[in-house]
Amino acid sequence: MEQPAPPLAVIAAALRRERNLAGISLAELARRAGLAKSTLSQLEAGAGNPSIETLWALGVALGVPFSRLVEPEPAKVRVIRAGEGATRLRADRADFVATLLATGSPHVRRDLYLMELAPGEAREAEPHIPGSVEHIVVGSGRIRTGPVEEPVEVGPGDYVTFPGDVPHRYEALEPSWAVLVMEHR
Amino acid sequence: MEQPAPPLAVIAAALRRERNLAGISLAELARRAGLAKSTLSQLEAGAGNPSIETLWALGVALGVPFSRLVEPEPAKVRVIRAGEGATRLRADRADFVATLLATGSPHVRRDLYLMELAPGEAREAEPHIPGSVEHIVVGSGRIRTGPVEEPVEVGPGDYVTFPGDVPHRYEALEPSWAVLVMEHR
DNA sequence: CTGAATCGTTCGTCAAACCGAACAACCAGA
DNA sequence: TCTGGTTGTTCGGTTTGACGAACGATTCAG
Repeated sequence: MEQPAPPLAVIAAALRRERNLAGISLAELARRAGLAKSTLSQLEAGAGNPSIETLWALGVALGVPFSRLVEPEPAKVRVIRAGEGATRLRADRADFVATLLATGSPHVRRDLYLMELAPGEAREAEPHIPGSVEHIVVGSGRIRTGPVEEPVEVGPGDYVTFPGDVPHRYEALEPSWAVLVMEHR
Repeated sequence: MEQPAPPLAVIAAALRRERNLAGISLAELARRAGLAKSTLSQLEAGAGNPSIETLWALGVALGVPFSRLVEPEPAKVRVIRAGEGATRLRADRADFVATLLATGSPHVRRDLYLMELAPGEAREAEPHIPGSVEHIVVGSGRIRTGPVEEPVEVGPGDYVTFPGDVPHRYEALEPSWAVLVMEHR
């Protein structure tokens, strides 16, 4: 579940796509990126294994983030009504319910949760994989959350972010729900 | 505001960082990635301009998404109280306020907004850069949003996602606020 | 029908990325 | 103190990516 795509063809396709979308010619792009036309031609043909600097120059010239050139395609439209969660992630404790709303494209791990908490004992969360970051926006209620050694109390509309790779907690002081963006790196 | 970082040094640092974090030796990583130790050594030394296939193999061997090897560092802790927005993005129309909560690291395009809307005329939004996706979770109130040709009405706790690269709109039916995750790819 | 612009392709040359081996430094155990 | 096993480094040789020029194909101006 990591990088399933063989990069050569993907890059070739991405280059053509982005260039056509920018509405410039191969020669023009090569000029802007400071490359030889031949190089770019072969790249778009799928032949070739460009160096980082080369591909980087193309990204800059195209005005797109680098990773855009090594990733495939996007998504569509979807609605999930309150309480309709598809994948409900229920903790061992019944006063905590998180609903998975959206997952990022394979290589961009960004999971969006709708989290419902009932007041009661604090829920301790195991550290996630190193580099994780959590973002929380409270919808309603009051929540004490954050790293165990540095909890914060937040209310409706408040936003808090903290590392997810250390022990942290969620404690509802009253019936609450919040939006949780989990950044997995 | 695109790719400010010269990739060579960044990649070198990223490689060391991820390898140490994985707790494996240079030789071992080289073996798993099917590379020569010398190649990897020079890469981590900052000398060298790896080919895509080379860097890709390293990403796979390390078990990290590719883009992770061409990006810098993460964040820490932060709280923004309701109404305290640092960067407030006020539209030409006064009934729409969006507060930027968090930006991803430079190349991880994931912007988190807190959006406040007053009822009134619908706000038409220009299409963003191709591939954008918007995720919205309503905090309170009622909002009609989505692509102009396919709007949806959502309430507290509801979630909706739609492409951001087509004309779309936000219309508050009553005083509302929502969490908006803007995916830029 | 030319001449001069583009467009994108193919070819030969050179620099450099990658390889393999040999290297010093370190550690564990006999 | 010798081994045998690591660690990561530096050194020639070969493969190959990037360059520049020359190419046929278009399109437009004259």
